[in-house]
Amino acid sequence: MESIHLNLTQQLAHDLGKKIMQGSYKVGDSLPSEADLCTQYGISRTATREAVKMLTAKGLISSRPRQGIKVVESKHWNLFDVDVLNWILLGKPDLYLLRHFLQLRLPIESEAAYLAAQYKQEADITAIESALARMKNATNGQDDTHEADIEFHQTILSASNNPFFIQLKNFITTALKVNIRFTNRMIPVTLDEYQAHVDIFEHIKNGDSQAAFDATLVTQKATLAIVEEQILALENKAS
Amino acid sequence: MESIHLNLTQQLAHDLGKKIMQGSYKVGDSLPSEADLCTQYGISRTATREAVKMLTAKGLISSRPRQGIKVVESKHWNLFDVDVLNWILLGKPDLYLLRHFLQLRLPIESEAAYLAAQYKQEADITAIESALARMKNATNGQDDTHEADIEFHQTILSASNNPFFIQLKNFITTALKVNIRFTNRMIPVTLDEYQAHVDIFEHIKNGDSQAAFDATLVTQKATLAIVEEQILALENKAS
DNA sequence: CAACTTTTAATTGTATTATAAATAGTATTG
DNA sequence: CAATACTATTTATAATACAATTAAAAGTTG
Repeated sequence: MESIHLNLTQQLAHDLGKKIMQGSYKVGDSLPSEADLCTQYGISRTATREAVKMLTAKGLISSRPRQGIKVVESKHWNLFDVDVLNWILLGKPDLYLLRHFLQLRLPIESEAAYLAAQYKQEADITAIESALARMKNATNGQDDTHEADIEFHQTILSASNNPFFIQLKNFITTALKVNIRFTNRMIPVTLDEYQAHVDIFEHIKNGDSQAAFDATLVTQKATLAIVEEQILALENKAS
Repeated sequence: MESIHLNLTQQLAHDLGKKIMQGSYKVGDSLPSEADLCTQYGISRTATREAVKMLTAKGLISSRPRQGIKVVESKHWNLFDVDVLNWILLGKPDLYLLRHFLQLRLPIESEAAYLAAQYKQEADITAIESALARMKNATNGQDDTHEADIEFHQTILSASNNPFFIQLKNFITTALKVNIRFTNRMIPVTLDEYQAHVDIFEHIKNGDSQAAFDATLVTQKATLAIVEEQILALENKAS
């Protein structure tokens, strides 16, 4: 899917970004100096500095004379950046992160469904229907369940006709991947779960925005409740 | 407020980012080549390339050999990046953009209030109360209404105890500024509007998450409705 | 002519070296 | 001790050279 050629600058940015998200460099930590990064990675200062600038642009680090390169407070991280999200995925996402993802998915996806039903443009409806078809095929093993599910959620965001919701496709996709990693059970494998998705689609197609909103909300709340339970179980076991 | 020293790289990145958001360079357009940017701005290629990398990291442009530097499709723009949001503000935000902002503010701020009420940590409650106090002073002209209002919304996001909501403070702040720009009327200047904010605070303080959610939702829906009306009026006048 | 291949040239990618600027820490001074 | 000056470290900027990529032009072939 990826396997695109990355130049040296991007390779270094990717490697450092990943390490920051993995906690190899923690908030407040100093990264190696430019000179050290050059020797460690065997690349020029040009490439090194450009990588540093890219991570700075994504809000992960700061770089100042004499002070060096440091990981900044996480509140400055651009958590909705597609690269940062992918690096998060390469880290060790835990149940608490999954909860944070779900807490935001809940209102966003519900409102996106609401807007999708409000606009209900033909191209968008077709796209959602196509994703649904893939999901149905997946129940017979003829397609990839996870991929189809992700596409379904993405098409609804696209149908919101709002650039901010559309930009959040990266966020939702990563959230779904974290969810998948913790349990395959929250994904529509059964016909029941498939039907819940069909219902949302029907509401959107019918232009019933409130019903589309409610149907999405119910599904999301159920998913969140399961995770809350898992967290509780985990914390009880720990004490 | 700002007036911090910007180095050459940051100055160029800022200038180009601003121009892209202003539409001086449109999607698909080529920016001047590195060499041209160097001469135009009278800076070295080092600084120029670093600025290009920063804008690339924010998803605004792509830069490839022979092809040059081009503005990429807006769906790739990191609309939740604090710099991008500020550049949007320097552009010419219209009513449609304001609607897009409000459509996302609505579910996010409602859910943030819900979570704030759920966690209701003392420090967060105090912070919200402090913002409220500023708003009250503002009704007497003893403080800045807009600043106080922005602080109120920010403290609720902080109180969600969710890093994703917290990162959205930039987004909400920009949304509020766009709102302010279009009309001073949607901001709590009257005691009635101030009271609506107090109500939300009380619900959060009491841990009544559903009430906090509903109270926020009602306010947001009212604001959105006003903008929808303005858009309708505008479109009717145009036809 | 049409399809394919090669060449060319424009542009970014990387490396190297040198110097300037900022600043944390240290030393000095009154 | 407080204020100041010095020093050394690190990033910021510049300049130059060459490599790699690739769109477009030129050439080749059937």
